[in-house]
Amino acid sequence: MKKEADVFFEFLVGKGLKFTSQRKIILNIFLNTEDHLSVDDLFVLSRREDETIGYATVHRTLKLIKESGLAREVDFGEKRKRFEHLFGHKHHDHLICTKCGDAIEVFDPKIEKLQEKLAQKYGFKPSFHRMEIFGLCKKCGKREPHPV
Amino acid sequence: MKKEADVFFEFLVGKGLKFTSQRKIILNIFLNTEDHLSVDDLFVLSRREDETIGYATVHRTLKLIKESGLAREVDFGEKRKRFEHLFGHKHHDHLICTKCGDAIEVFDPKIEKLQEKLAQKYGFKPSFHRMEIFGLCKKCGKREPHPV
DNA sequence: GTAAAACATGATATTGATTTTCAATTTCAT
DNA sequence: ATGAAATTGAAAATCAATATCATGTTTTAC
Repeated sequence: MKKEADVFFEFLVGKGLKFTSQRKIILNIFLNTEDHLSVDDLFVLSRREDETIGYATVHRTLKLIKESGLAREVDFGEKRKRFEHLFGHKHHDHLICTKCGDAIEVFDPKIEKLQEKLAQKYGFKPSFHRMEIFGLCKKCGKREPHPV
Repeated sequence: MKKEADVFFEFLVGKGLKFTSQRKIILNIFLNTEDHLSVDDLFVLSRREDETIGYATVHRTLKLIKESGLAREVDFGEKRKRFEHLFGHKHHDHLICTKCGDAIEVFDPKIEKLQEKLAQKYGFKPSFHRMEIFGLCKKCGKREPHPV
């Protein structure tokens, strides 16, 4: 069992909640998937492992995982929310391909610095931020060199 | 009538659509409000001017305005979408106060440059981006100097 | 060990925003 | 004025997110 599971366990204990078999399955699948999953995605994956898991449980568990600090919500401009787990990932932003939907994780310390400065300039106390660049990824950019 | 209305008119004509009285009212109110409006906000405002305008019409018109390039969708982490008009506004990003909901428009050319570079580094062709910094605005930061 | 209390679960219902449908109306080129 | 095409507002449908609820599990108190 990963140390992430311990973090989640401690979080649950702290709230008087239980680390049930369903929550274990859902957490593990979520942590082992290097992808940006919607509740529905995770529900489908979880069902493969346990035929009886319900959608509501996945939804609730993902919410708890997020509260525990192990995940954050991301928005790629779709209707549905997605989640990404944060273990083994430093803070990062995204390049999102509008063609294939692929999301590349990126980080630029200079940008981060400037964001801090920018906030300061307005007397603003930043707690978190979000930056997404939309466009065509390398592959899709090659495939579509001549926009119609 | 503003030149923005001309842009919208041309857009409509290009699609074989009509610049009706409802669309005029909705467009004008939208352009004259320096705020980030939801469909519902705009619906309420429009009703003040014309008691008979329907929600669906506001929704559809806002969609058209967006398609015409006069507006873009913004997401301040709420449930509902908001829209901001782009005329008289250069490209900008936002500082969003998580306490009072206020959104400050900001722009930093250095960040923009670095975003371009960052994309390049990954062979990514950016078409647009989004950057939001969440935290406490000047006022709210002062009011709450000691987090509990 | 047993009963009560607390928590969890899965199915279903509800919510709230968004989007579509549809019959009636308006627009506009002729 | 006429007819084809577009528009409208009300209502219904959609869809993800969330809440409810009856039933199961644990845990705890005795």
